[in-house]
Amino acid sequence: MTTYTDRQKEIIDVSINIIAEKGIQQLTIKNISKSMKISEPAIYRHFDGKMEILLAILLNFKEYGHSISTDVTSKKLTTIEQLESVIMNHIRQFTAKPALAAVIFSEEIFQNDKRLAEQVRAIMQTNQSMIINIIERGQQTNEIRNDIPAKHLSIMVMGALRLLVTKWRLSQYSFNLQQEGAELWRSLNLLLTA
Amino acid sequence: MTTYTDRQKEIIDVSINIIAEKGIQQLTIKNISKSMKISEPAIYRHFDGKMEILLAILLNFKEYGHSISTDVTSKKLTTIEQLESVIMNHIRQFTAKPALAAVIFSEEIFQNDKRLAEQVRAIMQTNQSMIINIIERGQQTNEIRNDIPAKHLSIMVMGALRLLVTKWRLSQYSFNLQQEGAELWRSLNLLLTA
Amino acid sequence: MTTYTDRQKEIIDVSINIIAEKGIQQLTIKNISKSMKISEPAIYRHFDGKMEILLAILLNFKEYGHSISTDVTSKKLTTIEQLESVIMNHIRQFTAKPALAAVIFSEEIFQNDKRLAEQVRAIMQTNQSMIINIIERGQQTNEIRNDIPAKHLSIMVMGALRLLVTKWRLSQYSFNLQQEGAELWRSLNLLLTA
Amino acid sequence: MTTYTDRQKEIIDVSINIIAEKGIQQLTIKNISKSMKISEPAIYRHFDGKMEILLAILLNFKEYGHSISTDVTSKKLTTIEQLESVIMNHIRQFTAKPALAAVIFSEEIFQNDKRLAEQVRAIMQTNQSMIINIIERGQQTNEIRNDIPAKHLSIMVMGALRLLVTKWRLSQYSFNLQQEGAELWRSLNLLLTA
DNA sequence: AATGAATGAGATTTCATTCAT
DNA sequence: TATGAATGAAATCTCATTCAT
Repeated sequence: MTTYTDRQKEIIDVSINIIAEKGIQQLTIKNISKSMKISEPAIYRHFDGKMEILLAILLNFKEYGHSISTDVTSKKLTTIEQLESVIMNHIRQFTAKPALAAVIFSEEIFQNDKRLAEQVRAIMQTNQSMIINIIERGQQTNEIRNDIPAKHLSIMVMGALRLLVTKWRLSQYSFNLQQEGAELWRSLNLLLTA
Repeated sequence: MTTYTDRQKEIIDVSINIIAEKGIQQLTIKNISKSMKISEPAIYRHFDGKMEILLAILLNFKEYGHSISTDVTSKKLTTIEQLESVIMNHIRQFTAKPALAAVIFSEEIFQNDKRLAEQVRAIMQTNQSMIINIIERGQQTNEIRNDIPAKHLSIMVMGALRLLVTKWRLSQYSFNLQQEGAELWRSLNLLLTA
Repeated sequence: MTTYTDRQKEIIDVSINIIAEKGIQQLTIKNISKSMKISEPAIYRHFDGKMEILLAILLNFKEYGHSISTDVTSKKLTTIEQLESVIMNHIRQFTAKPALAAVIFSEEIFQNDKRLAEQVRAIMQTNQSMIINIIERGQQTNEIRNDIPAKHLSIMVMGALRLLVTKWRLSQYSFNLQQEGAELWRSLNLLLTA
Repeated sequence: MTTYTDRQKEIIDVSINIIAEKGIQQLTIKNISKSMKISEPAIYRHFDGKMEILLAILLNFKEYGHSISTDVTSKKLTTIEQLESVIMNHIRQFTAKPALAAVIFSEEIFQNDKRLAEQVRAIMQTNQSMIINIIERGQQTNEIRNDIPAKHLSIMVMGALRLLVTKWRLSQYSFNLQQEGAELWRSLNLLLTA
């Protein structure tokens, strides 16, 4: 479990915001330092280089996903409730910090570099495993329909969530994600339990 | 309907390939010209600048999406068959030209610039309208279940497709997209008609 | 006496206009050809290169100055009338074709190149000689005051004219040059004959 | 009152020299940096871009003109002595730093850009106002002849000075400006007081 | 921990010019 | 006489990074 200094956390945060607002191409050391009102060389006190910052952003997401996962499965909930919790947790996070949405579902951003791409793949894998796991348990207890493989159901659930968030972002956050998310979940619920 | 010269088409094609293989950041005039074995200034004979190339890539997608759409709706098919056709057409295209997949679902790439972002939004809107339209007609004829809004069903269908393709790409095309796509469609079919 | 084809004259004319409107830095082969609605290589049919065009512009001025000179001295006029004629002729020309004013008094434009700079110097020398010559004859006939060297009087007359035209141009031709020129000449006349 | 760092002053100085020696077209970032024996990007530490350098050159002239003006009018001098002082001051400056002459009277150089052109116009306006002001006071005290408008006298004085300096420069500084300037002033003096 | 100054590499773009047709 | 395509050279500017302080 990597821990970061306050300054490092600040850099990660500022970087996510820059990516969200202006795109990856504008994530430059100059822009980071300008946002933080410090000089450019100062950044190198805290990270060895730009790549390390990007890696830190990804590790940040990894641990955040992990925390949601353990949080959910520790409680005594039905599998449907667990799914709902995971999805609505995510949506709450995005609403609170839209910048997150711009980065977390934009794997393309990190395809530049082997190490980053591998991290991205790992994170996605982890998230999907968690969802599949919940769904499979639901299918065992007949809470969730059995006629469709858990893998496909997870693709639909995650895919729908991702697309909703992407549309929200591309629309420049012009609709109420929390509300639309809740409605989408209701529909997903219907599908899963039919 | 914009038409392009052969050289322009070549530039668009090469650019899509570069984005797919090395990411947007490597889409430089130098890399394009290197791929085409011409000099950098030569590119400017054919496009006014990099922005115009990116716009051309997007317009390319727009017309390609449009052609699939008109193609499908002109034939006498059930709405389910129409959906299947749209989805499997897309998947066939991606299989034939994986570079396409890397760009077409990566809206983030174009968020850099106002004009590009607007194009992306428009394309997405068009595609979604087409899907919703088919689903709504299916609901009217009771081919497709009525208890879930067409909008949500379209998000699930498109979202699932997008996510499958993204995973395929992140896995470096390590599975058979055509086959997995067909299986996913079978599951989607079950959901829609239940 | 160099003669130019119609196409060459057109190129010279268009070039003078470009310099006047957008400055020397915008006098590019591309801009010339765009103004003439022909292709860039077509220019090279008519001139060996950009330098030759600039030289032609200067030679144009040379002959134009020469023609004014011979025109004036051939007529039977007092020296004061000759000076007036020269000055008002110039001013009429500038009013008719403001672009001329932007180039003819802007020697700096041509300092780039040895050959051009030499031409500029020669033209200036010729013009000054003509004025000095008229003034000296006026001093011999006591039409023009004798207490000041002809050289200095010529500098004042030409200097004042140049400055007036420069101000007219910098003001974006916002005053009536013809009228202000006539008034200035009246004052010059007073000074010369006092 | 803008103040510049030493490095900025150095850049301004070097730039004026380049313009004087090789013309505006050779005022490139590369040439500036070469003259200063630093790298090209280093220039951008000190100025945001080439335009800012050109603006700084102009502001430099503005304040320099202002300083001459206040310097002169503060002393107890007749108006003729004031004019002499202004003119000879300018000439001394040019003799000491010929590069200045190449830029200060070459408004054409800056016509490229709106902002620069406006600065040039303002500077010229200021200088002329100062001269007219002195002359008008001279006319009120009958030191300077009253039969010619101050505006015209100022055009003659400034025009003559400008033309002399221009000739000096075009002749590659081949005559003694200080001496010829003093002689020209004597003639101007005669004209003004006649 | 932070900064001012600097740099090598490289990006986009413009320019004058050439060549095959 | 004209053009479409191309190019070497060079201009402006950005970027990640280093170093002395």
